[in-house]
Amino acid sequence: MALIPHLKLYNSLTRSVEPFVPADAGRITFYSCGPTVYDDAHIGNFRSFLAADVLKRFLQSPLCQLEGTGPGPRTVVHVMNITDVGHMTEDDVADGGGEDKMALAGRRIAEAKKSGKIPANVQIDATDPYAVAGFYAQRFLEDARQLGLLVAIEAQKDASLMPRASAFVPGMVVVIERLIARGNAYVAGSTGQRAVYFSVQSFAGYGKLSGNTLDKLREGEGGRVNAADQAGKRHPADFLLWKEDPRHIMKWESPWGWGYPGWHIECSVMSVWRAAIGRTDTPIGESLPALEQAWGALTSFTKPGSQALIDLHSGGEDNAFPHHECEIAQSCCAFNQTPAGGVFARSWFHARHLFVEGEKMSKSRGNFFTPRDLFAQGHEPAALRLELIRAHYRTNANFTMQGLADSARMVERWRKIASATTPGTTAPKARAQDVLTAFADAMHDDLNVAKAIGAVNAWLNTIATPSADDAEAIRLIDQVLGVLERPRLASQGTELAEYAPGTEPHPAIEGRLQARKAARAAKDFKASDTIRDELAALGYAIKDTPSGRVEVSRKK
RNA sequence: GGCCGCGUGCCAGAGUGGUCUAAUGGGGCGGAUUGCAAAUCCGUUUAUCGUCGGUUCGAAUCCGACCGCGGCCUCCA
Repeated sequence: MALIPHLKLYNSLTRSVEPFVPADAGRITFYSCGPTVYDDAHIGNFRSFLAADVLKRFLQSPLCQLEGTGPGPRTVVHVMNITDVGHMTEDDVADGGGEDKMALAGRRIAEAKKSGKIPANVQIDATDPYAVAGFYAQRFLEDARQLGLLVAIEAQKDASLMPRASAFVPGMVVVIERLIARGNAYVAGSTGQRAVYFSVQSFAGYGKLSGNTLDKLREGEGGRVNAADQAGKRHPADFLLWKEDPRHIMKWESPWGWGYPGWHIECSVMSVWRAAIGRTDTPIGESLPALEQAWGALTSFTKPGSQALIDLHSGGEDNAFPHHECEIAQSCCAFNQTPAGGVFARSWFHARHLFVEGEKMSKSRGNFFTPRDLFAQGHEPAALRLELIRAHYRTNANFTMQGLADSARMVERWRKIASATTPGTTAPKARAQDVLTAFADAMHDDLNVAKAIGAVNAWLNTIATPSADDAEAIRLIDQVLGVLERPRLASQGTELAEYAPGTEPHPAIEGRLQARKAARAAKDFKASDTIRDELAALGYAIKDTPSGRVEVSRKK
């Protein structure tokens, strides 16, 4: 195996795998485009969040080496936004208007309560967009923590790591004003229906990330661009920074009247505020006044030349255009001394989309899973995490129930090693060192998690009795993979049986188990097997244990 | 129409010029164990790498054409 001495990552900006070299290896700045909280995040969303999480973990691991610097320690300032501003919903009015997504989500919540999908005791005002966003944001954080998303766990202590767009609108206004002052944005329309647009022609680098340079963008193709909305623009690709709309469900005050921000600007503001400028002493909480200092910093912060503002920026592959392209334009024009040639982030990290059972995931196909659905069925968070990270982040991985089961078994196997306490000897120490090297080599190679896992399993096959050294090695590995540290779902026990997650004690089951116990005691195996078949028909699998109690789980 | 990516066994998924006669996990098969199962453990099995052509001493790996799938160009992880 070729020795790869430092981390190389695929950079979407340059379309090549290159050494990852942060501006300051002691403090790496990383921004991830987070969820829009108008619905529960699905496993596809989590796959890309988790890919970013593995990257963050590896950067912080002692196993990771970066070109030109020592082994660490390194801190990764990882920021992930929560988009709780509704924005538009209709395709044909992509720059504004349409039904607010939060309003739509509110209606959906009302329907879900009616149909019993959401417990009726959940107190939530479906007509209040902030309440709706808060509801889904909370659920997102729960799922994220279950899956070991470090940024969500860290945000419990420092909420500024997961800023919410709705709290940053004044900051966005500051940045939009800056863009207007620097000649990169302009106000169109008359009072009452003003709009502020970013002028794509004012930024020479537009199109560098996606390849969609201005000469290649098609104008108004397919009748999707609303002529009225286009009228005020200087160039068809100019995008919205602010839309005046005093009647919109979510609105804020601005120099351009009451309205709402465009959907690209929040990421420029929050990433620079938290990662590039650094934290303020006031973690963001509920109170807006505490943030005023930060708005001040946004007014004056300037990066020399065309230097990158942050080290890393991640998102799903669909984010590359237009979202990230627009972020680059806005951020460089607002904060770089010389915007032309600016790239915003040194390296752009995009995860490809997840497929489900070989098909594109979509609600209409009914193959749309959320982590909480799967947890409710008894699937362990550790298994789901492993299943979502085990394929290379730049392939269209295929999520299958079979794969999830595979992952669950792998987790169990690894757990045995991790819990070993037998004292180590020279041999295990060398053996453990070998796997750490192989694991690190694979991870250095553009986060080849599949290969890294292969190395771990091959190593496992050589272990007859795991030692404490082996346990230590797998713990170090798991700091990167984040699988074994996941808490297990709770099972419920009765006198007769242990009910696995996803099942619960029920008189009908208990009765059958009691009858089966009696039959077995009488050595009437025919009767006991019949009962097992009955339970199987009901969807339960049972397993006898040495203690005499029966493990009940969902039939696979 | 433009730009971009992918196509490896029954499944998932590594491998991007030479022990690849293709890693690893699952499945299958055989055995241990079990009243029987399940789980676990041990052993074993399965691919010539979408198709065709080219480059090379040598290709899954590079080049070309074709077929198939997908992404972006429009909200979307």
